[in-house]
Amino acid sequence: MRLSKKTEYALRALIYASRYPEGTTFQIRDLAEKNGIPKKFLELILLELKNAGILESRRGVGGGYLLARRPETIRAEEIVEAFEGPVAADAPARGAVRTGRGELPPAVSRLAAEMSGAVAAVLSRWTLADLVREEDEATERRRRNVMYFI
Amino acid sequence: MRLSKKTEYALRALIYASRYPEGTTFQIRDLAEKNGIPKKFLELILLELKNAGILESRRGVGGGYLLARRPETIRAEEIVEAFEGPVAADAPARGAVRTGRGELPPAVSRLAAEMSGAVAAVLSRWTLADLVREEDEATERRRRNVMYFI
DNA sequence: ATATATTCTATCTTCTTAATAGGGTATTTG
DNA sequence: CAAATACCCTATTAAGAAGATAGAATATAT
Repeated sequence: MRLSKKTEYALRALIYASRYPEGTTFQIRDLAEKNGIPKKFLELILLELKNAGILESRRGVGGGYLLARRPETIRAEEIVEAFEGPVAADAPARGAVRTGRGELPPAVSRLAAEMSGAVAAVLSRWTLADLVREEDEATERRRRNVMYFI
Repeated sequence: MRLSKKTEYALRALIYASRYPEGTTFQIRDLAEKNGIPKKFLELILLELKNAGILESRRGVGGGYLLARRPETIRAEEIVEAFEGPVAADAPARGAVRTGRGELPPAVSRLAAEMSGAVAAVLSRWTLADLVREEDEATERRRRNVMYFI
């Protein structure tokens, strides 16, 4: 059970992107520095997010990236699938074990399908807006805890 | 979303082991040949299953492996965890993304926890006995289909 | 023109997985 | 006891994916 660094960086980038007012851009450099993500690596990731229809870009002076849609309409499933491949119950995974295909014993195939189905269910009900809210609430919880102990 | 070859082979081996009457052993060689699994690789896997308390072994002439417990009492969770590491919602994963630890933004951590929690739920309700039944039913379905089309 | 910022393609490094190798140890049987 | 059997243990190798870096190309605003 693991998510790649790419997926992790993508999620962080998109939460970051959600902080910017609709229609305004942010730059790779800022995002990379503020989040401790290797800049050149991040370039590739944002490009993939753009190709997935999640981000838009403006080139040249004053350019940068921005969300292609509102956070409420961006499902975690799209984000994760852009980097991990299809997650849905009947879709083949990228790795060794493919669900639904005959190369595996049916029982193993079925178990794999159940597992990826469960993950897909989670990913399809979380949106980017939910993640941002979760992040904000965690920050608030931390702030309050610090107050208590000073 | 992927299971390692080790996990796949382990599941196949345990389904195979379940076919043997309680108390009787099977040999690595047979299991490897009948399932097309590299023998030396399989040795390592069975050893891990033994250390996980899922298999028992008898050395020497007439020895081999056998299930340590009845298939109804062996949860898929144990099997998968023996090779993929902890899956539970609050346990840290082996890979880059750890749930519950502070190195990640809370929102990403939370999402990872939801995902692994969903998988853990599936794995804790499937037993080895269920997998064997699933395998048998699939074989039966296939047999009937063949009849129809001849 | 020039500065800015994304885009593209290639490469490199590191780590994990999958597999192999070779001897060691326990146990049964004649 | 000797020999055959079958698991036990540790190390190494090979291949591929993931993570990261490099450098130049292209588009755009001023």
